[in-house]
Amino acid sequence: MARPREFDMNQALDAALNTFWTQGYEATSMTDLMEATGLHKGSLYKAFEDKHDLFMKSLTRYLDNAWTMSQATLTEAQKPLDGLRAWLGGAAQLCSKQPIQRGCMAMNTAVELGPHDGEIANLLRSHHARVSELLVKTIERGQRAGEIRSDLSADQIAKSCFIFTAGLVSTSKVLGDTIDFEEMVATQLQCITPQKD
Amino acid sequence: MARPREFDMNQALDAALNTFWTQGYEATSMTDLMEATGLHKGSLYKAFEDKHDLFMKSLTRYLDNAWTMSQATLTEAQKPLDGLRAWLGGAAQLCSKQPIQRGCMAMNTAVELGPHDGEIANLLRSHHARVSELLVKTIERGQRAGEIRSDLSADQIAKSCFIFTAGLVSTSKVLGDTIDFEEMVATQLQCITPQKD
DNA sequence: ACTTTTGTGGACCAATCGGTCAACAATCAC
DNA sequence: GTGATTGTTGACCGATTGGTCCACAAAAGT
Repeated sequence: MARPREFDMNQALDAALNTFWTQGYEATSMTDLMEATGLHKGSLYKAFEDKHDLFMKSLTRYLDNAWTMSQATLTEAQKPLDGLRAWLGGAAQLCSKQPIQRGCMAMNTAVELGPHDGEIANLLRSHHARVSELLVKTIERGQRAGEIRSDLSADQIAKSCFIFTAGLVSTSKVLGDTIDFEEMVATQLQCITPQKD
Repeated sequence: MARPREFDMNQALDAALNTFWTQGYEATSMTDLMEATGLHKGSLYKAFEDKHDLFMKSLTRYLDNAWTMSQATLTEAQKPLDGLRAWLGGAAQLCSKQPIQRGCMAMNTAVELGPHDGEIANLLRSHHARVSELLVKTIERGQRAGEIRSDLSADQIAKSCFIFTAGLVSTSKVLGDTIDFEEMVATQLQCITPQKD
């Protein structure tokens, strides 16, 4: 080993991540990434293969973080339905609490690169798989506790919730000011719980 | 007036539209558009201001077509719920019936350009407004007929359905093979109709 | 037939794209 | 200290980007 790198790898990765998140892959140039990270071109290309590799590692970091938070909110709640409510609320916060409407990096990437980039599609698919598993388990617990309706399979409800959040973060990029996302979460919850009347 | 243009305007617009639809705005180059339309650079720039203008006109064409079809399916059905089912089914077809997963051009554009392009965001917002109006009216009729649950407002259910389709077409770009979209439509319908048990 | 007007074809442009490379700097093992 | 190794810097590269321009073609008005 010789000269150690002067910058913090994760810090640079976060800077790149945020740029990709707000601008997308194609719209982000290496110059943008140099400015964001504060690094020069050579350093970037020493640390990462190319732009695509840098994006993959940024996305992986994003997904791992999202996964950790999802697991925490879905697992740590007392009641399953509370966990689910918190999880949906997290998606809603992604839509309204940001200064600029950047949505969710995973969905942004799915829409922009999904059909044309196999590697990235695989990354997103396996993320979806692990989150789905978490959702299904939570919903099954909720069904056993009678908090969640049982005339639909846990799998169906999990997909419904996932698609709901996907729709939320996507529409927020244009309808951010128009839609009350917290209210929409309440609506979704009402749809998957047993009806009163 | 003098020499008439040799190509059909709408035909060229459709070619451009399809290219933008499958590749997105940034990823589509003028060279791509030349190949798709079969026109040379000069002709394109005589007929349209620039790439952005060509995109705007393509998107407008797409939205107008989508609007016409939405109006037809939601209005022409005997029962409101049938119309809604057909409308949701249309979104599902957009996800599975295509050779390549290109989703919905409106949502693709919302995600890619929404936060950074005011003109296009306005186009999408007014489209959403007119479709929403249609949805709300249909759902109100469905509620009066007892086909659709009434413990949620028609506005909430309309938003729920819109967000659902947004989620469908977005997730389809990565999960096209994994998810049964027709089944998801059935699930969504079950969520917005009165529960049996 | 001739002028006017507009469409077509393709050469051409500066700017930017992602990416390379070599000189230099700094730290390790010894 | 010295040599080996690796990070940093910025000049540089060919290719491609969106866009312009002009010679030429073709139809309309007279």
